[in-house]
Amino acid sequence: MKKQTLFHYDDIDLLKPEYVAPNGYRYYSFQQAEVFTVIEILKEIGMSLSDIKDFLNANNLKETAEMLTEKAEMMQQKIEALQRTKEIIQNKKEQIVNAIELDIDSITIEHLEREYYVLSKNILNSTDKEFTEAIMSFVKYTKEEALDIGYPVGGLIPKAQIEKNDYLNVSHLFMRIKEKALKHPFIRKSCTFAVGYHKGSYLKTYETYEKMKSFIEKNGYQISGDTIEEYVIDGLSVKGEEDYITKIMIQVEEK
Amino acid sequence: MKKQTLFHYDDIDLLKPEYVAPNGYRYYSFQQAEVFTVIEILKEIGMSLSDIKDFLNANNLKETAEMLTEKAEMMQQKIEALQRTKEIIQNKKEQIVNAIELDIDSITIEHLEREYYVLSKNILNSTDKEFTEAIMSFVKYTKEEALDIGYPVGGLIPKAQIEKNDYLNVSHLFMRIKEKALKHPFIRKSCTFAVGYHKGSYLKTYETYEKMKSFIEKNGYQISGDTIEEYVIDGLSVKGEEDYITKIMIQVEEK
DNA sequence: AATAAAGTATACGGTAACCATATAGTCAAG
DNA sequence: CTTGACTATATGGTTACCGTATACTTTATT
Repeated sequence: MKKQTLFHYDDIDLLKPEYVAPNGYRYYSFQQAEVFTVIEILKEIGMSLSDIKDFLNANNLKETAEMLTEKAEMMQQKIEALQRTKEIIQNKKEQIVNAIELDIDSITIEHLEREYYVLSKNILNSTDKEFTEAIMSFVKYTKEEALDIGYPVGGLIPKAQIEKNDYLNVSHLFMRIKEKALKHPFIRKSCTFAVGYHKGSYLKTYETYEKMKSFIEKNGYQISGDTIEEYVIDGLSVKGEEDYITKIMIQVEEK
Repeated sequence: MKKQTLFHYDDIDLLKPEYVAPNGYRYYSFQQAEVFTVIEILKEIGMSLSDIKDFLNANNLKETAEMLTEKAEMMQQKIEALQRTKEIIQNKKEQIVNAIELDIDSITIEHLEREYYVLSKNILNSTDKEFTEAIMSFVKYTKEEALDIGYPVGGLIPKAQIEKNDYLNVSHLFMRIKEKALKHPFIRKSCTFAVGYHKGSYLKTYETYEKMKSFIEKNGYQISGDTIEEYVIDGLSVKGEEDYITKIMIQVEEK
């Protein structure tokens, strides 16, 4: 502990020295060390000093015991929240690590296993206002249901839009989730995709789409379903838009 | 989130709106919601806003990934610390609950099971200065080794002192601990005690000792070992010294 | 078109829980 | 009697905002 901290607690009458000598020197007792420990604990769980003061001044044991029970429950919640947050951090890290090892210019045909998603409202052809509204309610929903565990987020683009070169017209935002997180998740069935990566602003994904389309054609495939865009690297991990990475997965089948 | 918070982040260049309209209105993007989430997470684990700024400005993915790993480890430690703290709180609560149901005036002969303790240095007949020094190193030691799990603390008084009516001359301070917490704990063997409770200042324990001694005599017992005083209720749980409760356990045997 | 209601902005002062620093008094050792 | 290591108070600073006042914009309602 810092001397200053004790001065401060003395000032605000939270913990006063058991004895102050005539020369002004402060003396604290053995029992006060325990009180100090408890103050630190209560601070740790976010109580203000003035609340702690009230707590220490509680005037009957029953009340004190009840408050402690309540605090223990709060702490349990905090532990669980921290645990979740840790997982988010670890998953975000995984995404970044994967991105490091990526060959940005590769385009491949891959068979991807089933995945689970939570989707936003349909925002196809929506106005700015509708779009904003949809994002806000989507973010709110994922927060409330604690669905965000750091898995990728992205957008769904309908087959028709891709065919019309309307690459920015997302129909749904999504967040990948754990299988059991939702009763009725959106399930992306296991199937075949052309997988490519776009580096740079979202506004220029058409460049990568053009390349991928001719790759698909050249290899005897055709587009057979919606496209999934995952925002692998965005403003969170890098500063400039020029370093953003979007993973593009176009559902295909053999001609 | 609060509007003010975003203003603040704008001020300190932590998170600026993606677009500011000519009328000064701020507009944020979908991706910025994610950045905001991460800021909240990093704040949660105690990073300052300026550190978070550095973190978000990290200029390569590897560095970012390493920092995230480090944060996840920090969080794990925090989780474990909170878990321990929760147990302390729960144990302290248990002590208080037990105290509520106590018959303060009862004196009984009880067979107590084996318990484990950590002891301070010997402070028998010590000066104030030695006493203070001993307490400080004891508290420091229990903190460092994380021995404090909210179990009772107290003092040991040698048989000889009790017989000489020298009730305040404690030979060791102790803290009760879990069996496996220490390699070589002080073990109080299972044996018979006269158990009583003293309410009020420590300075007046002699009153209760006198009562207990005559009780022991009257019931055909004699003092056979050291005495254990546990500070069941002290400044932590009640305001005034007059409500302090000390549990006194005098080791006895049948005459 | 005028007005009201609801939103936005800046600006400035305040808050909690200290920390840093300056200045000065106290005390034990040599 | 001095020195070094302590103690004290006082004052200003810090972080991450919050509250409130005042004013401008936009939207809704009359």
